[in-house]
Amino acid sequence: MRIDKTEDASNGGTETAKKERGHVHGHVLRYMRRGLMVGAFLPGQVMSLRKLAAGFGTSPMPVREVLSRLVAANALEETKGGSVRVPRLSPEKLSDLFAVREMLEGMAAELAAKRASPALISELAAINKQLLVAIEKRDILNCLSFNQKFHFTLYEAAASDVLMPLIESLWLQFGPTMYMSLLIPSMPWNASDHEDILAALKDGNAAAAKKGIVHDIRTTCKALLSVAGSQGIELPFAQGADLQFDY
Amino acid sequence: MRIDKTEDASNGGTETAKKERGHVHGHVLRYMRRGLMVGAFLPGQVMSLRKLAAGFGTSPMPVREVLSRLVAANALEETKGGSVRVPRLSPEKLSDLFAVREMLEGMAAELAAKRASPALISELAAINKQLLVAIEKRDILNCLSFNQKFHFTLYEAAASDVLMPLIESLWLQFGPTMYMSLLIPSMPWNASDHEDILAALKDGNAAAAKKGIVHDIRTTCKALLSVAGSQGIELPFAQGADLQFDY
DNA sequence: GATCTCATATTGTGATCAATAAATGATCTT
DNA sequence: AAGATCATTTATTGATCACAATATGAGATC
Repeated sequence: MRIDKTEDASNGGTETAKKERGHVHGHVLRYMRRGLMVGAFLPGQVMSLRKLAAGFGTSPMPVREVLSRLVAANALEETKGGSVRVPRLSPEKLSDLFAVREMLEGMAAELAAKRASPALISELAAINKQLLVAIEKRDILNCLSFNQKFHFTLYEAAASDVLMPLIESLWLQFGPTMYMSLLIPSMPWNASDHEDILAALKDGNAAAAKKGIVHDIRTTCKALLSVAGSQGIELPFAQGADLQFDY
Repeated sequence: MRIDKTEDASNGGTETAKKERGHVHGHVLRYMRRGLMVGAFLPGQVMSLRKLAAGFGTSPMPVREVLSRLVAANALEETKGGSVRVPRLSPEKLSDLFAVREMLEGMAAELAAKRASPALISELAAINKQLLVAIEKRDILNCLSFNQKFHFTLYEAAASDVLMPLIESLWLQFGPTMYMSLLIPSMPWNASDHEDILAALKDGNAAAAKKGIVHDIRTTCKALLSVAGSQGIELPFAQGADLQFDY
């Protein structure tokens, strides 16, 4: 039984699943984080340790560690049985979440604006262009992906390894709900705030950049809450659809 | 084979070592969290999985999960070898940490003030009284403990399960450094801000409560930085002293 | 036909094992 | 005598195992 493992290793290069010794859980972690932010998992969905491990082709052990970390980051919650699932956010919690987002990300944007290099600005502009294309094509997955990329590359420029983990924690929390809401046709989508932010960065106007981010967040929150209020955030199709994430 | 297990179960109550079925890691987690906040571990100290497990009398497995969560919360960092250790904070990071504290805990204090009940206020007053006693006696452990308790019972009243985990993450990060700095005789200690906060709560003045908290945090930060600036935050006695926490 | 109960299967938890990589100490060389 | 290299030891990692609890499903009874 161990022999075939060795053979796989000798096949080596082909066995891509085997690579990166000592960093299996790192791979799994990145995968899951991105999956949460970008909508591969749905609120209420329970994550089975063994099934996930089978999906990744590893033993349950690395997955256990990853899930443990995600629970610690409040990205997942554990049921009484010890299983973990994607939390289902109440409108109140979602509102709280976005209020804190405004503070933290507003602060990050302000700091970033003060350090923004021309290279950063053009990078952000490029990302925003891709985002606009995704919006045009109603490509929800890429909408979320590029939107996330826009915000995070901006915040990254703030160079605060205190703020970033906190912001990431928040994004992991509202990510799944975000994806769900975007599926609703009435959800408005525009990137006008992003344009304002880019303009503010070019002017070196930190306060305006902060204001742009706060407005962007507030707009998103209102849209999310209106959807939640109308038909309840308690989902369409919540439980079943285990969309496989293959991006 | 199942029989003897059943017998053990019938002996049951005597088998205290078998205690608290299914939540050994919960016990370990609480212990470690409190230990970090209250100074049982020192910056730079490496946490050995096996040694900790031996200390807790369990297998390395539950400890592994706990350390994993603490790393996820940025309370611990991992070395290239996969070991985890208590992070050593640079003055810059410590400054960032306290800047974020001001925002988050200021917000929490504001919310809490709006919901403060007489019972809460008297509870906080009682805690503060204990804190004053600890200060009088130069009892560093209880200083930290009651100070933490004061802040957290206040924030708890904000009833935000978004803010609380973030604030806890911050406290876990600066906890060890805090303890170290308190060992320095020149470190000033007073709870005058707490008195102001209590007065603000009695008046139902949320803005004043927020201001009190912010001032308290800022004062602490300045004191910490002055200590860090004078003799470097790179510690006295950093590595060795594995004080056993037995409170 | 609906509900309660029991048996089965699945899941998480804690422990142990094999293997890899790092750290430490000792020995050899310069 | 000091530094470097190599071997030994120890550390985490990923896998597997055994147990306990929970959830699921079928069957029987009301």
